[in-house]
Amino acid sequence: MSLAEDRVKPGAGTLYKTIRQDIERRILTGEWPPGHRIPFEHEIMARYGCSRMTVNKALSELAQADLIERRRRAGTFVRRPQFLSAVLKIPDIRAEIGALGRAYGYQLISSTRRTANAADRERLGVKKPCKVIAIRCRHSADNVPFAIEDRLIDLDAVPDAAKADFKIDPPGSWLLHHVPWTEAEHAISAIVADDTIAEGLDIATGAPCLVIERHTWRKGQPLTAVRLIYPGEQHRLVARFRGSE
Amino acid sequence: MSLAEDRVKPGAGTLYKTIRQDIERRILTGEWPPGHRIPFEHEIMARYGCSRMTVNKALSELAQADLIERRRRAGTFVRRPQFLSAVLKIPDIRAEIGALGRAYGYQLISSTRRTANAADRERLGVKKPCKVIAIRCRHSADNVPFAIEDRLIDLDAVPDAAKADFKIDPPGSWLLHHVPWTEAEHAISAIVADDTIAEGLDIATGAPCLVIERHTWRKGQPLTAVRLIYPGEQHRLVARFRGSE
DNA sequence: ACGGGCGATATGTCTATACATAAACTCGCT
DNA sequence: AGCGAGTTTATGTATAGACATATCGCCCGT
Repeated sequence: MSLAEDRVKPGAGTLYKTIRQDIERRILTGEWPPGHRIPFEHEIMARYGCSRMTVNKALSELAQADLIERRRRAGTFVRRPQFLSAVLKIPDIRAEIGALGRAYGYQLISSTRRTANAADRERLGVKKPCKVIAIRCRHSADNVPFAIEDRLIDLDAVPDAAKADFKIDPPGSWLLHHVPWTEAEHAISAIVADDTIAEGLDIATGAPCLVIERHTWRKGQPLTAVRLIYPGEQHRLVARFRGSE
Repeated sequence: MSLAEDRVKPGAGTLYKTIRQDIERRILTGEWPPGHRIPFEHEIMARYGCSRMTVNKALSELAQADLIERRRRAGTFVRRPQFLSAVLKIPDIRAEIGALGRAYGYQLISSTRRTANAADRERLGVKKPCKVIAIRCRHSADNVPFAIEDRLIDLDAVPDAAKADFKIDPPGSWLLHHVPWTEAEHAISAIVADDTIAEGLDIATGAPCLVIERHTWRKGQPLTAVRLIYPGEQHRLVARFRGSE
C-alpha cells in the first residue's frame, strides 16, 4: 500500500487538483488574504502525503493564473486580486447572433479598393504607401439592424483579400479563417448616431451607440482596422470574471 | 555526455520554455493553423532530447492558456483562436487617473442608508429584504469631471461599510481593500446624457456616455452594484491581446 | 451490415531523486 | 555600525519510470 492512499481528500478527482482547489478556496473566501504566506511546498507535501512535484504542479498553475506569487527562498504568497480586469468576449458577430438563436443577415453597403490616403494610413498605423480595401457593411439579426461595420484591410499585408468576395460573406469571418494574427487591440467608446448611422441602424439621430474599434496585427504589421457600431441601448458587452473552474 | 546536451536550441533559458515558445511561435505565425495536430509528446521528446515530463509541462501550460487542446489517444491540436476575446482592464479609477499623471479628485454627492426597495433588490439581485447604502459620487482628473459613480452596497453582506466614511475616500477603493470577492460581472453599454448626468460631467445634454456596470459577489451573495458613467467621446476602454510573454 | 468487445496508444497523474538558482540570512572583518 | 562573503533555504527545472484513463479502430460474432 502506497502512501498516496493516505490522501486527505480522496473524493475530488486527482490529487494536484484537490490541492489547487483547496488553496484556491482559502484565497477566494478570504481565509488567506492577499499577502498571506502559503505553506511551504514541503509542508503541503507532508499534509497530503504526496511528492513535491505534485504540490509544485498545483502551485505552478495557481501562479500561472496570477492568484499567487512565488519567490525563491521567501515562499509563496497570495496575490492582491487583479481587481478590475476581466475577460471580455467580443465574439464574431455572426456567431454571436447565431448563439442568440436569431437569423443572421448581412448586406454589403460599399467596397472600394484604393491607394491608402493619409487618413487610411493613420487609421491602420502604416507609414509607407499601400493599397487598401475599404468596406462598409451591415449585420442584422432577424432582419433588424444589429451593427454597422466599417473596415480597412491592408492589401499589402493580406493580398488574398483582393480575391475574396465580400458580397455574401462578411469580411470578418473571411479574415478570421484565412489570416493568422498575433496581436489585437480593442477600444470601446460611445458616440451618438449621426444621420448616416441612424439610417443604417434604423434608430433615431442622436441615439447613443457603442463603438468597438479593433486593430489586428501580424508580427507588428497592421492587417486590418475595423469599427463596429452598435445601437447602444440595445447592446451590451458582458464580461464575467470568476475564480478558475 | 548526456542526450540532453544535444538540445536544439540551447540559448533560450530553460528547456520547457524553449519548447513552449517554439510551439507558440508556430501557432501564432500560422505555420500550424487551427486544427493542426501538434507532434506527439514522444516525438517532441526525441526532437529536443528530453524527458516526457518536460514536454508535458510545456504542453500543459499551452493548454491552460487555451492555445491548444489535448485529447487522450488522439493527440494535441491547435485550437481555433479565441478570436475575439480580450482581457479588458477596468482599473480602479483613482489608479487610472494616477497612471495618466493627472490629479485625482473626488466628491461625494449623496449617501443614504435605507431598507432596500424593490428597485434596489432588483439591481443587486437579492430576494429578501436587506439594508443598503446608496452612494452617488464623482471622480475628476485635474478638476475636470471624469466619471460619475452610482453605487449600491448590501449592508447585510458588507456590514463594515456602515462604519466607513465615504466623504473623503471613494467607496470603490475602500471596498477593494476591505472586502474579498469571488465573482464579478461587467456590462458595458452606451447612453446619452440626461440633464443630471450632463451637469455632473460638465458635458452637453444629449452627449454620448459610456456606462460600465459592475456587480460583485462573494460566494454567490451580492455585495455591491456600481454604475460608472464616463463622457463617451473622451473616454475609451482599451484591451490589448497578444500571445503570452 | 451492425454493434460489442478489446487492444493499442496518447495523454494524465504521480513518485523519488537530483541539481540549479535566487534571495534572505549569518557572521566575521574592518 | 557597516559591509561583503559565505551559507541556508525555498522554489525552479529536469529525469526515468510507473500506472491510470480515455478513446480510436480493429476484429469478431451475430
